[in-house]
Amino acid sequence: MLSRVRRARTGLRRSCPRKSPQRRTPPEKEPIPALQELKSVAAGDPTAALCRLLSSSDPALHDYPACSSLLYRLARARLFPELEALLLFVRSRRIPCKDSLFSALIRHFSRASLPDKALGLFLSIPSFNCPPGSPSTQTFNHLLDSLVDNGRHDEAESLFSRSSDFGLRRNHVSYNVILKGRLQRLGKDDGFAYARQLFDEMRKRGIGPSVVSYNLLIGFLTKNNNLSKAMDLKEKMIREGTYPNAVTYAILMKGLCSSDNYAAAKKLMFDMEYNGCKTKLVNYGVLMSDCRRRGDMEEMRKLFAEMRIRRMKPDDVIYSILINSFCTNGGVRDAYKVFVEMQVKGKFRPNAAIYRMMVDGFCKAGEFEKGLGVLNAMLASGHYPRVKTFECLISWLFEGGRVREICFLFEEMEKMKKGLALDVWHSLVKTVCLKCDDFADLLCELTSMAFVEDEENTFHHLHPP
DNA sequence: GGGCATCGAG
Repeated sequence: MLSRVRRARTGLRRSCPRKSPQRRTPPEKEPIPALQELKSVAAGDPTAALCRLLSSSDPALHDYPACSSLLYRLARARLFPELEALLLFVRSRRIPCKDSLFSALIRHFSRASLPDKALGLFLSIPSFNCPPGSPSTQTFNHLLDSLVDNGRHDEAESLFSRSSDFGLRRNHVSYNVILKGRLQRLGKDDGFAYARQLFDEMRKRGIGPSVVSYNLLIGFLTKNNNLSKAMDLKEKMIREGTYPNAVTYAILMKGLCSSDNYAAAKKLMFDMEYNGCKTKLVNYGVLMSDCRRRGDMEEMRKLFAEMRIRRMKPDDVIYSILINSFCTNGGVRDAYKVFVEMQVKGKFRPNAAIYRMMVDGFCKAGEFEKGLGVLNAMLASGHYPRVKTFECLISWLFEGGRVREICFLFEEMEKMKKGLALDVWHSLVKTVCLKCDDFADLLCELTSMAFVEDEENTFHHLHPP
């Protein structure tokens, strides 16, 4: 009986043997050399690829696959003037575009804190050669979200109320974005009242609050120290016909952890399974983050082992929590093991934050040689450390008289348009003065390059040796 | 023959 209830709640069906559908192999497509070449150029130098595309007369480059792939590439590289130039080209040539391209570009503008560009692009969609029905509600929602995330609440609400002007019907996601924006600005009581009012409106329109709507409100309550009300709401949402999911439980578990009740959070993770909701990585992530906060590495290891037993494959966030925990709790070598496992076993490429944790972890532990090794990998993958990290490693290399590596790091700092702080230079000079004549030669070598002081009181290295 | 696929969470 219980298993039937659980299946009904989770929407799972009893597994039954099914014939696997006959898979047809897609027909072989002729490779398009011009497109392949453009993509390989774009991988190294997106601007050069743009020049090639604009100056070419090859019709293969003046088509959606070539233009969209380059638009995505330019967006990722945050080369927005170049991206806009290509958009003008696409529009003037009436190249057919998909609506999803605009969604993605709006998102890129938003992440780069360019909400005006996002809005401008959305409004210009009808002037492109798009399929009927563009822009879609999904693209509209991306725009609403980009405005809310950039603090442009009034514009988001104004657009939301004028959705019909664009021939669009708002859906539950549109409502949730607006709810998220309002809850960011309202206090305890007003936020709750507003949400109830919005939920009623959603029901009247036949949309109904979704699990995300409830999660937003539950999260709002836990952040406002109203954990018991949040727990009550979880029960109420079930009565109102919406079942909590792993995120709902994660939000509540985080609330319990924040009020120093780790044991209750862990118990809730077991209870959710009993209630028919499958535990996900996010639930383990909440517990592991709390272990990191409390420095409880033993429990952290237990949780990680338990995940393994349950055959849950860690994702990049879980790896990041582990690496961070080991680095901040004096286990940099364990952190490095996880860092390697993440790449070899997990097939994840470390992001800038993970590289920074690792390099800084090694520097903090005095293992500069290893820190330098990770730094090299970091720079090779196009990520940069903090200036303080450069300073720390340069000071250490200075002690060892490793001029070539110091110069390499200076060149990398130059790319970031950064320089050493004045106090770091002072300490380097002091080191030289305390050492023998060889070090004085080293100082001459390094300072033979021209430096200029800027308003931030840092020296910019003007001429790389 | 194009990609990142809306909103909540670690």
